[in-house]
Amino acid sequence: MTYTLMSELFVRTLREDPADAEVPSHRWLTRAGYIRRAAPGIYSWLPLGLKVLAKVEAIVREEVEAIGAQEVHFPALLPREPYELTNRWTEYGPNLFRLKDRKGTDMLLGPTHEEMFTLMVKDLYSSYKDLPVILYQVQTKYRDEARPRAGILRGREFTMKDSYSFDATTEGLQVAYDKHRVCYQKIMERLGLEYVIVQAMSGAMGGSRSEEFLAISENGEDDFVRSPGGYAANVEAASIAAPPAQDYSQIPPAETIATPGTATIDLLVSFLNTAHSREGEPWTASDTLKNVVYMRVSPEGERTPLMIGVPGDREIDEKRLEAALSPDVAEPFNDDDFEAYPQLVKGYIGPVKDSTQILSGKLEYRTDPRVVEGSSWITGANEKDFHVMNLVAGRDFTSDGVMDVAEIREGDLAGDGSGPLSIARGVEMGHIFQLGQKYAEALGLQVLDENGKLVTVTMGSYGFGVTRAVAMVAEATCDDKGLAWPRNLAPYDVVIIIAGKGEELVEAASTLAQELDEAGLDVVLDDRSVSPGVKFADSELIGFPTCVVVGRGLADGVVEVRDRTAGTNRNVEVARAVEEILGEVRA
RNA sequence: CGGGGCGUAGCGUAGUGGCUAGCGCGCCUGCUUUGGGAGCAGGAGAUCGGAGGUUCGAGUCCUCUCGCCCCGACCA
Repeated sequence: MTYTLMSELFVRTLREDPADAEVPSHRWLTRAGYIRRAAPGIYSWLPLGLKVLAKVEAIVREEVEAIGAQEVHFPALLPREPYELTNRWTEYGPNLFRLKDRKGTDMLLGPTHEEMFTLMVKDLYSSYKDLPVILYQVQTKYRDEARPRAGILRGREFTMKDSYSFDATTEGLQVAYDKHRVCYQKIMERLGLEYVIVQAMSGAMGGSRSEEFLAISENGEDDFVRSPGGYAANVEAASIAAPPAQDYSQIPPAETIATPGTATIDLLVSFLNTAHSREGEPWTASDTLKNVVYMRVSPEGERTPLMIGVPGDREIDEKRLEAALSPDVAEPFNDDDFEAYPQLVKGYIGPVKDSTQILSGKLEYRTDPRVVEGSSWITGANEKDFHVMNLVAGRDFTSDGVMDVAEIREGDLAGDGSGPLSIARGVEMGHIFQLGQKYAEALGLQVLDENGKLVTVTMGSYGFGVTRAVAMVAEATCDDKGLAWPRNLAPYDVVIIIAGKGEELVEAASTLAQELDEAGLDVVLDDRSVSPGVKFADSELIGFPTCVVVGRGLADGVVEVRDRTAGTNRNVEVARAVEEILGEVRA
């Protein structure tokens, strides 16, 4: 080991922003010479970038090893069969990179490796005594995203740490899951990323437990909500609070009223305020109940109508709906469907006709959490140009249960009573997932239990985006001059700049570089024969955490020590420089 | 896949149908310069994304095509 000469380092910084880089991480990593685009969503790593990547990998490895995971390594180039057995060869669709070998055999580039891990454990283990076991790899993953974006933040090729737990019992799975949860918290802390753990799937549908670790960032692509009381969830998985049941003893009976030409909520509300104006406060869209119909389609292709009632001022959030229905999907209710269900009159759909519930049993009717017992609504009468007033939930109609799929707004109350929600954006850094037995079943991973009976192994999968972490740290720490790495992730600990002419400067700087190197630091000596301004600018752009300037101060026996992140600088006696710098770096 | 933008030297860009496609950065040679992206002089580097068409003449106009970026759809 010896120190690196800047004049020999394989890097070229760019003085101007690359035209195709929008987000800060992409822009700075390109300008500072860490990465180069090879193809859309596919990047080459230069020496500086590779060093940072390796440091992130090292942290991830340390923390994962600390919970007892053992590293293995699978190919990125995989055969088709295992993915055929779990149906993912089909399910993954166009997101899978597929190719054929010379014999015409189907191959793929692994988007994720559940199958391979499962088969590996099946190959080696056959007793409950072998379990639990946690295996992991750090691997290049391939996903042919429809739209790669934001440079390294969402690429088609990326490095991911993925681990998998194998247990004979669900209790065991829970232990492995909790271990990873703590492990990922430690990793996020060591990376210095501000993060939030969010519920990733709706528990209402009985989905497996799954949480995402989101690095909070304006440039994120995942919306999440959080409350002052600590609730946090993906928008898809978030639940909002139901107001308390209301006393409806004073509400008059439901009444059908003529509302000509009011097929939209807006038209209805302005009609009401003209023809049925209310003392005190005008009618608003939130007084109406909007009923939206879909065709619910099961994986087997079975189509059944689904009607969802939400307050008229809310839209249904398609993503939330999709998450709530999964694995079923919702299709729009088309004209043929309306013909098949003449009870439903487009623009005037409601849960009742003539104050009598007619839809029960004919279609599934779900309501928003705000439609509580005793709440009173104006809604469609299932007859063109007619609506019903004073229709009280629980008195005049019932639903087949709550479906919380309306759009979420800032200030909505969290479902767990922890207060008003705020909406923010994040980048998914890690995802921990209780898989259960899906893959073990599909691939026949069973072990004998203590009674000699075959039991299917229970699995968890835990992914962490390594390349993405590099981008996120860059993003979180950069400023208007460039990158500013935290010390534990920087490609080098120190850059020494020779600022000025003279053999004595070169000599002093070289000696210092040598001594710091021998003390165990990674050192770059900027020996280039360019003007000092270039060296300062480059050192700030590249983001060396500490910069030592050997220049005019040398005549007085001092060098200048700069801290990139803090933006501070101070003079240090040459004789004490090594000690001082070591202290700073190791602080 | 829908919407928008853009393809001119390694990077960033200018370029009303008309002379040899211009500029900045970077690169090479020489001299000077050395604490905030130096100066002077000389130089290399572009089949203007591709194909076809219109025209005496196309980077510029027309048609087709390929590619890239952004927003959305999509996305363990």
